[in-house]
Parts: sequence; C-alpha cells; structure tokens
Amino acid sequence: MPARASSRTSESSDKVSVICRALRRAIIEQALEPGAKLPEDALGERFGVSRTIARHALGQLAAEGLVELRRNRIAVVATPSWQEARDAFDIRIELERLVVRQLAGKLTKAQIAELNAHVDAEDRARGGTDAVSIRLATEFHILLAHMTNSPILVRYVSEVAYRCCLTLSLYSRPHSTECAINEHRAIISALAKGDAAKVMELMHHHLDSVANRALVAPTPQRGRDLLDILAPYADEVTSDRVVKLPKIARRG
Amino acid sequence: MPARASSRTSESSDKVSVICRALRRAIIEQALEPGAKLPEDALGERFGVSRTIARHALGQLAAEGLVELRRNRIAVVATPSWQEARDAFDIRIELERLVVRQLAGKLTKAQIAELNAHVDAEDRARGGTDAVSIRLATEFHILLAHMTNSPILVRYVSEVAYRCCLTLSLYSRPHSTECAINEHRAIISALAKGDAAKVMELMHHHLDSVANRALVAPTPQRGRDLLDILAPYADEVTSDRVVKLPKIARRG
DNA sequence: AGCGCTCGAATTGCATGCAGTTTGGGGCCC
DNA sequence: GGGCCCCAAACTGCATGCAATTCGAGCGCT
Repeated sequence: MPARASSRTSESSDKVSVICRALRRAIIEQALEPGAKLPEDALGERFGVSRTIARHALGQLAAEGLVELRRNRIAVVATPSWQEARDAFDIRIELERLVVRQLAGKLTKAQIAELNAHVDAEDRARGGTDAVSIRLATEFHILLAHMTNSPILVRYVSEVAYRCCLTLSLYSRPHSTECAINEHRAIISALAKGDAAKVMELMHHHLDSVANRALVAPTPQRGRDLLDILAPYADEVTSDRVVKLPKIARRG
Repeated sequence: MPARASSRTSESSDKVSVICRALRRAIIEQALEPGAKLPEDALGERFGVSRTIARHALGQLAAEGLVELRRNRIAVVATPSWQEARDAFDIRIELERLVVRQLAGKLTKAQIAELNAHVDAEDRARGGTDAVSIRLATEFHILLAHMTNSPILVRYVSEVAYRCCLTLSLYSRPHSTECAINEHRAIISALAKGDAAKVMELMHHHLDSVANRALVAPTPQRGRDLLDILAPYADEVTSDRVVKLPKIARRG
C-alpha cells in the first residue's frame, strides 16, 4: 500500500491561517528574529485585517511554540533556551525515525522522484542565503512526514522542525549545508531500498549531527539571556510576588 | 541531576485557558462525546464570557486535535478515524519511550512517592466510572512527562495522550483497568532501579497493549462514518468541485 | 551625569454589532 | 405519503469600541 488518502490538515484558507503561514515563514527565514515584537495592530494593518484576526493567529503560533505570549504584553518571536532546543531535537529524532520507519520500502516511484527533486532544489539554493537553505532543508523533512499520510505525524514533525529552525538561527554558526544535502540523498536511497533499520539509523545520525553542529555548547548565555539565567533562581516565588529585575537586558 | 527548574508552560490563567481546560476535561471524561456540537454562543454563555473568548478557546482545542473546526460550521468534538487513532498511539509510544529513557534512574525519592501516590489514587478509583479511571490513567503518563521538565515533551505527550483518551471512548469496550495499574507500578519500579532499556520496553508494551485492547479491529465503520468511508474516493476532486453527498449521515 | 518617577501614548483584554452562511422545518407539489 | 424548496432562525466571520494595563520618554532630584 503506497499511500492513504490525503487529508485536510486543518489550516484551511481563512485569514487566520494565511497570517499564520506568513509569520511562520518569516520566522524560520529569520526575517523576524527571536525576540522581535509582534504587536496586534501592526500585524493587522500589514495583512489588512482587524486585530481580532491577528490576535487569533498569534494564539495559534504560540500554541506551536514559535511565538511567546504573555498577558498584557506584546507578543514576541520565541527565544528558546539552549535546553529547550536540545529537547526539541531529541523529540524530533524520535518522530522522524518513526517517519522513515513507516516509509521504508513503501514509497512510490513518483514520491521518490518528488524527494529527489526537492533535494535538487536544495542543491541549487546553495548559492543563496543561509536562511533559504535552512528552510528548504526543513521542508525536506516535512515533505517526508507528509508521505506517511498521518496528519498527526505531519503536524508534530512540522512543529518541532520549525522550532529547531528557530533555534538554529539563534545558536548556530555559518552552517555548512553540503553534508546535510548528501545525507538527505542517502536517506532517500535507503528508503527506496526499503532498509528500515538502515534509514532509521541514517536519520538519527543526520539529525544528531545537525543538532551537534548547531548547539555547540551550553553557550555561556550570549546576549539577551540575563533574564533566563536568573529565571530558575526566581522560580520559587509565587506568581504574584514578582521580582522586579533592574533594567539590564536591552530589548529588541 | 534530579530536575531542571519548573517552567511556565503557556496556559496561564486568562479566560481562554480556563475554558480550554474545562472543555478538555469534559471531553476526555466523555461528558462531551465525539461529534457533540460546541456553538460559540452556548459556550460563552455557560462560562460567562463573550463569543470572542469561546471562539479563541475552540481554536486552541482544534490545534490540539480535540475539536474539529470547519468554516462557517458549528465546532464539534473531534471524531478521530480508526487510522488516526492508531497513528496517535504509534507516536505516543515513541514519545513516552523517550520520557522514560530520560527519567530512568534520575527520579528523586519524592518524585517516586508522587508517582506511587497517583497509582494509589487510580486504584481507589477502580470502583468509580470508567471515564474517571481513564482520565487518571492518562494523567499518570502526563505526570511522568512533567518530571522530564521538558515543556515541549510535556505538551506533546499531553496532547497525544488526550487524543488517545478520545479514541478510547470511541472504539474501546468496557476497559479493564486492572492490568494497566499493575503495568504502571512495574514502570515506576523499573524507573527507580534505573534500568532504561527495561523501562522503555515496559512502556512500549504497556501502550501497545492498551492500544490493541482498544483498537480491536479496523472496525467496520460503526455509526456515523459513512462520510469517512467515502472521503478517500472523493479525494481527487479539486477543492472547488465539491461533491454534494446525498443526505445520508444523521448528525449528532 | 545618573537614577527614579510620572504621565501620556501605545497596546492588550474583552464585549458587542453587523453581515454573510448554514441549518432545519414547514409548506407545496408530485 | 414522500421528496423538494424556500425562508426564518441560528450561527459563524470579522471589525470596531471601550476599559485596563504596560511602555517609555521626559522631568526633577540627587
């Protein structure tokens, strides 16, 4: 059985979804950096909708972990901690091993062609900006997930992949896409051969090496992170006894 | 290292979150059955808020997969297909294996006591309704996830566990909680011993057996599912050429 | 100059109103 | 009697308005 029927994965075509998609893309391409402010008015005006819609979109993005929402405060692009980034990658590894396990030996010729075409596109994009390369690499993984025809799996892989994208932009240095592309090709060929164990191992190694290249060290908190450093220590105060930190961290 | 600092997992205390929690619970306790209608007005009135808020809550729940939202139509409690249920369990197995792998040998005495206390509560609830038993069993798994202190993992495990809860209520028969409780105890003791491989195996078997007990067969589509049966066949039409099905399926 | 304080502008939280769509029931025709 | 159509009621999609809160620039004090 090559595939189940394709299924509507919510996210239809109402205005909220459109804005979500636009923002998601802007975030993973780093047009919007982590910490960037997202006022409802501004979004609404930019996309030609009311605050209500913009607000709703921010809610969805927050549920996906791409945006941070604090009561009465301007929404900002999420700034995952190093630990959260590591957690995301750990989850991603398990999910994507599941993806390729389900897919091994089950792909049609057309699907394999589609995957190869995508990697070709990645190849062509090597001259372009890092952001586009990263986006394409991420979309390769999402394309794989789609081929399982499991809407739930698609959703989780997409979400966690986007989150990883986000952390890459935070903690990663230059980023060599070369080997990633080769690894993608290796995965495709192992999938075609139908060697489930092999392809799971390849995927595991692929993601692990991406993670390790990116999340180099428990990074001595570069930049804005003073608040994060202090957060654990302030964590025992009850939520109403909020510690008013002195103004240290500059804001985006 | 027993634990990282506890972290705010969104879902603070605004009205939207309150409604989400209430509905979530109502759904997993089957007070609201799959297919039940959720009109914005009614929710708003019941919870003393405006439609805006109710609507937003429904949006969140839809993102979690507990509610189905179709444009211009009343929201309904999700009715996962058998295949979706199976997919959810597959994902859940991988995620929870990750949970116990991270937890094995890392739990404090206090945490083990907390787990045991929870299972005791499950035990005491055996006389009560099925719905409560199922909820408690689910909450055991979520409690485990919390102990990893990985907010992302907590979120995914919670979501997928709730989804499984929902499918249990759809496809499962009487449900014997006995063995589940014993399996929970076995997992706790293996966690305490720190045998990661063993506990992963236990968790895998536990969830697999719950799934198999529940999702007995590719169920010959009992009840409402005529539309689902036909869906794949209608799937090649483009979205504007919608096939108008004759009025067959009665609605909730 | 540096620090804190205050107050207007910016922004969010939420309710309400209006327009467009869906729903379902009653009447009409066969 | 059964099927079809039409229409009012129900409901959603979305914008706007108002109150409450936060933000941040400027002012005065040290």
